[in-house]
Amino acid sequence: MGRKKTALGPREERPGKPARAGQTANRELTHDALMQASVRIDPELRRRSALLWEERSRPTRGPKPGLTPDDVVQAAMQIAHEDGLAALTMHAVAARVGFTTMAIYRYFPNKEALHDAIVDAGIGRPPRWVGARKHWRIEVAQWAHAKREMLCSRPWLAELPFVAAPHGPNWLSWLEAVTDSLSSTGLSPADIGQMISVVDGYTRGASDTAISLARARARGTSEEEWAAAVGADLGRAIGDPRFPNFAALLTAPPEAQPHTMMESFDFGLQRLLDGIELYIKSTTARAGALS
Amino acid sequence: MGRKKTALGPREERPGKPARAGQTANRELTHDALMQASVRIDPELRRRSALLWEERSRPTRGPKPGLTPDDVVQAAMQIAHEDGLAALTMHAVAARVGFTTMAIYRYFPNKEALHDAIVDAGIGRPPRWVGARKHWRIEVAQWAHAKREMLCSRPWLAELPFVAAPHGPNWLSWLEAVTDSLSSTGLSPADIGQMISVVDGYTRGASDTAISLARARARGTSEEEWAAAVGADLGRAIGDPRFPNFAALLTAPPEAQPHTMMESFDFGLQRLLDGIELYIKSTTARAGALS
DNA sequence: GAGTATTAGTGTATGTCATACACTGTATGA
DNA sequence: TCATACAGTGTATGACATACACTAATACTC
Repeated sequence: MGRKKTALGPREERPGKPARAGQTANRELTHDALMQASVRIDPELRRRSALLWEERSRPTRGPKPGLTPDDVVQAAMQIAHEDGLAALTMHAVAARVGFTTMAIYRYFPNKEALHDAIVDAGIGRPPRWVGARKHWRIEVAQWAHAKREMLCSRPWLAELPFVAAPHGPNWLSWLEAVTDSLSSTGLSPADIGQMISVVDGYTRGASDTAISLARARARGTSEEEWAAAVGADLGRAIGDPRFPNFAALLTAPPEAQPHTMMESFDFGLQRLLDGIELYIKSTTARAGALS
Repeated sequence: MGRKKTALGPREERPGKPARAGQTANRELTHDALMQASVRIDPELRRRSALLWEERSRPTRGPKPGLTPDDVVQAAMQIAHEDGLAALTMHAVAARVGFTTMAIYRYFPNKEALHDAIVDAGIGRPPRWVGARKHWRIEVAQWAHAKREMLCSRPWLAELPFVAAPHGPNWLSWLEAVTDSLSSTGLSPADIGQMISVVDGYTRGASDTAISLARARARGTSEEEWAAAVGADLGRAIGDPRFPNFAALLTAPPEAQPHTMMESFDFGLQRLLDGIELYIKSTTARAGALS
């Protein structure tokens, strides 16, 4: 069947602006083309990215630094983890590493740069495949679960605009891992790129509720209390004439035992993988017929 | 086939804590049970929720207020829209409505409450169905596109932790709309609940890149510049031995014309809907066989 | 119709931040 | 030996959120 033409949303994408930017990377990206293109990048963004990617050259002159940038990052992450993102002040970081506030600015030019650094550090590396490689579907599912757990275990990550931040090596390492798994599907590179963003998109979005719970838990709120708060808001639908269908959903007698959030996540993931599998079959079948 | 047992991520959900909170709402939620449960909700959260839901009683004594809460919300949204969330200070809001900073506190007890309010106001209502109702799949796709466009047109929304905020009437109105569309599938209420969170999760997560672009555009960055910055980061994979597969993906010759971001979103959405459709068919087929 | 409680908006003060700038002391290459 | 460039410090500033006390307006009560 290939790609379906399908109904669009009520409002169309702004005309005149071909919003294909997300695919630029898939277009004709050689390193040279990149370097040429990057001439026009905002120097501020270049600098932020460089801080994540480029090895800092230790100057020969002057006193030796008492810290490494990573020391600062670790301290910052611990604060975010233990006391929440709001507690992450330059002073708190400095206090934790035993220096004055301004010393931190020797390692990061401003707080935003520190944020960038803890985002990439917080993302970390995806788990390595152990033992023999498995079917792409198993591997992709494992990847999605691992990413979700990463996000839940570092709920402060999602509070930062981490999608908009410069993408560091750890971010890329996650992309590398799924790409590797999806390479065995036989899909075209363009299709693999699509599948990556589909699975990644689902993973990020479908983790939000769990992240919200994790955040509440980190603040000391019990799971019951969190659920009660969320349930109380949703429950306002009950008896409200504006939300008849949703109210009916809430008041329907429970049929089976409820699922854990992880099970719910996996349920949706399996639907998505079913759909992807279907696409792969139809695509490769057509490719086979043509050859 | 029903729900598949599937491989889990490398780390298990924390044991001893049955993380089924997300389903609480599906369990046995009557209004009474809710009220009873909500006794234990953090009063702060209760208050935030009440501000979104409960009509404010106009006191009889004292001077008449020069504004409505909605005036303040509109002003705040305009600032966020025009100058970004960082420019949204209590002083800026006050200046826009022509009062002093502290006057705003007569309408919202603190900035967080104002955030809650602009989140729900920014979410707005889903588009109403026009004309005859369509197949659930068409309607759900339209809903997802509409939600994505809503998020992209208000990119500051995603900068706020809007999933964790109290859910106001507009939030519920979106849930009501999908619930309505999914009701025609014949799925059980529990399954409909699952499907809602699946589609919603995908929609939110898969919109992130487009939201990031929209945010950049709102800051005056051109689309080309934004794409160049993102591309430059991703392009760092090229030639880096840590990212062989992803680099290969980037450097593969482009086969077809690139897609718009909206097309990419829709492509993934269709895969997801394929998977959901498959599930519906298998479920209803089994139900038919049993009856 | 006078008095009083209650509330809207103001002015000022405070504490928290990020961060600029000038300064001190140190290690190294010339 | 010394000049240079850098690490960390101390102080100052300006942006914010917000507490508190004050003024003025409004409507219920007697």
